[in-house]
Amino acid sequence: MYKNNFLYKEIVKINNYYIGLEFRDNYLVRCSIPLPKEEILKYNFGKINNKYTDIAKLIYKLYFCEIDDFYVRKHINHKLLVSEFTFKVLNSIKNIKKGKTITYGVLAKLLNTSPRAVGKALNKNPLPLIYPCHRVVKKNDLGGYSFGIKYKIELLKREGAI
DNA sequence: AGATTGAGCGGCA
DNA sequence: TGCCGCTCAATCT
Repeated sequence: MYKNNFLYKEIVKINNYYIGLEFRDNYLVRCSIPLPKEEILKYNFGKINNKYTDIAKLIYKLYFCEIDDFYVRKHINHKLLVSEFTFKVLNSIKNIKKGKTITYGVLAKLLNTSPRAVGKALNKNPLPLIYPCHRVVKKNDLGGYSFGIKYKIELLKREGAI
């Protein structure tokens, strides 16, 4: 059976921030947080094209805490192309509300796994912000963030969690 | 198929 | 504080 696997990648520029988008068959399957130009180039999102500005704008607003992730998950046609385990982890963090956090350890217990396995899954979250992995923190610290810890700190501050 | 590696954690000095 | 051992999915070799 032939599988029509359209791949489309682009970078959208909004107010000096650059947002990477990757689509497969019209589903958003990977994105970046809004980043400066030097940083977005590291993540292999292709070239600046500004085709899906509407979707990028939602991610932009999400980053600046103007809308919430529940709304965005409902309005962006997306798909999590990840392993079964990673899916389980990402699916469970949908319930963490803005302004709240959970630790890797507590989440691991809920899912009957280990904290490091949870961190590993979150590290490869293909849809950051939309699946709010920044709300999962280390017990006595903040833990890591794949785009850099400074972004996690910014986000949690803006959300009022720290 | 076995070894190593983490966005971690609890215990013990 | 600092180190050590445990953990387990993912990623090497």
